Amino acid sequence: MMTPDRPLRSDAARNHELLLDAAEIEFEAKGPDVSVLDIVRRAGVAKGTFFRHFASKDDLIAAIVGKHIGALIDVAEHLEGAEDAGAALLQFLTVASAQREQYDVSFLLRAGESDDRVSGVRTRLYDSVSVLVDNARTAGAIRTDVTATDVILLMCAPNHVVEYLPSPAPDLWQRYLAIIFDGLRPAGAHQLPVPAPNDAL
Amino acid sequence: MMTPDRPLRSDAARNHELLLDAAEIEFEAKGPDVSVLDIVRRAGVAKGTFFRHFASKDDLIAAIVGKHIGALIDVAEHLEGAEDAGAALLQFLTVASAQREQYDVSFLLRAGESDDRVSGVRTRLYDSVSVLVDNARTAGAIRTDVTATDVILLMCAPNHVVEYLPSPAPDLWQRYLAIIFDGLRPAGAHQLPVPAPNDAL
DNA sequence: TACGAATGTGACCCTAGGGTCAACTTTCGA
DNA sequence: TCGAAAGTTGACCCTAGGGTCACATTCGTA
Repeated sequence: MMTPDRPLRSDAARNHELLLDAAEIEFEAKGPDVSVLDIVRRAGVAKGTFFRHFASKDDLIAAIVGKHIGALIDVAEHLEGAEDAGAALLQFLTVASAQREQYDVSFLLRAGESDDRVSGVRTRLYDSVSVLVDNARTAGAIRTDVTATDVILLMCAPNHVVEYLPSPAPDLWQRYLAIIFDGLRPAGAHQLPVPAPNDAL
Repeated sequence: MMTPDRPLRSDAARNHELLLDAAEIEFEAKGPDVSVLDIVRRAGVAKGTFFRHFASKDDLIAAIVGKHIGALIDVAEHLEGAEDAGAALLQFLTVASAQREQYDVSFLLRAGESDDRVSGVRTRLYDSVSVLVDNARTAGAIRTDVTATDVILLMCAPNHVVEYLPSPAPDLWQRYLAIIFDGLRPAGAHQLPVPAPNDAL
């Protein structure tokens, strides 16, 4: 990442983009455990170049995660004023799942404390989802006992469960999102046995 | 594992148990990525001993997973004749989550093809869950469009989402199981957008 | 164009972790 | 009791992968 005091040299700026793009593709294809070597090969640069641009592999991940979550926050903020609050929340969850980067959330929640960029973004996401959840609750679109933390945690389940299949249909996550979202609805909701976790996201 | 043609020598039998027990504890504590060294240290034996008892680390995992899934199958088969089919399915899912070994399922589904022990167990689990699901559907306890594969996939979500939290309450998974199970109920169910995957478990 | 600073390069280092093996020790039956 | 088969041991091998660094290259400017 690095916030350059002076602008990057032209070749450096290009390589930075190449690395980011390559990393995104590789992560998508092989999950968060791709090797730096794979990324570097795809980008067409040498390993040393990678570490000139990113302090570590985790630093790269933080950069990408920050970008994705940032995009997600934009979506959420856009939806804050929607007329149909229930549809807005579902829309948000759909976009989140469609991004397909379920490791985002895991990284967001794990590595958050140690990385300033990520922890700031995390707070913003939480705040924005809170608004969507509150709106949906007020509108009677979801049960009253569900919190933003619940939603953020459940957000990644559709993509995750699908990964258990050897070759899942690319839109299968929609099926499980639909089921889980039905579970969030007030109709026929049963008492939840355990209180929500602290919002200590 | 090895199916001993002749019975194990007494010390070998003891070490086998020690390894299995140690592995179970280590997996529980550190997830499926514990090193063989950690397991071996806890068991109090040398590394070489490990590999006399198990052909590979995956072999050990297969042994443990087989054991867990076997126990789960027993539970499922016990519940097949229950009067309240809906409660029986919920009960099954509760036991599955309480086992807390969500990697079981992932291993079961991934490594299944390459391991005879696991693939046999996998089929039995699928069959038994099918019965529970069919019973529950017939009883009107779950929506009609949900399959055994759906249930098996969703089975591990409660434990998984909870893992995103730095220190989740030990019973928090019950909250998410309740939400997801409500999503499986027929009351207020919305049309699912994508067909179920092939039952090619 | 020429020079210094910024950047790129890839050989190299280090560690972790799975797996092997020849020598040593224990078990157990005759 | 004793010897062979079964089991144990830990030093060793190998690979993958993250990260470093001295040197080569390129950019941008005077």
